Amino acid sequence: MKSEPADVSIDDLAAMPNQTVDWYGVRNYQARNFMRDQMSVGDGVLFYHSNCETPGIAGICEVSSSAYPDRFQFVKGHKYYDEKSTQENPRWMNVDVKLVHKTRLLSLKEMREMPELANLRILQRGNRLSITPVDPKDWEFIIGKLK
DNA sequence: GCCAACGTTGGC
DNA sequence: GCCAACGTTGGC
Repeated sequence: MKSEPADVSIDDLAAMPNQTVDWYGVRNYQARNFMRDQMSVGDGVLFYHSNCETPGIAGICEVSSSAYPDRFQFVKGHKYYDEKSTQENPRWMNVDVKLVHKTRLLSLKEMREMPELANLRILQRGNRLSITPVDPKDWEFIIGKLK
């Protein structure tokens, strides 16, 4: 799951109550559907720093709630406000994400140099999705590289 | 700041 | 339903 560290970094997450953040601000249907339909409490998450000086994986987290309506879609004037969303029929959902532990930064550059990760979604050309699934094999490999 | 690669919008 | 125009993402 990608987060811009200027918005929420791994250290910001570590400082949050219960080291948990609601994954607000996703305004892409595919990414929303991953949270709504594919994620369960306890699922592992790789916390990825994007759009920053050194993009890469910065920590390990876990899903700590099922999906519920994103709180900002209802806040008029907010960056993430959506006038087409109603309380009765919310358009955007998010899960909660809890820090397991911070890791060393496994940079995007480093990952690109690992042939084992050739199929990782985030490394594919043109991938812009902020949330992508990780194959169990890739998960194990990456966890190993984070130690 | 550039720009490739998408995703969304809206006229038709 | 098509698709051109526009907006966004995010690495570089």
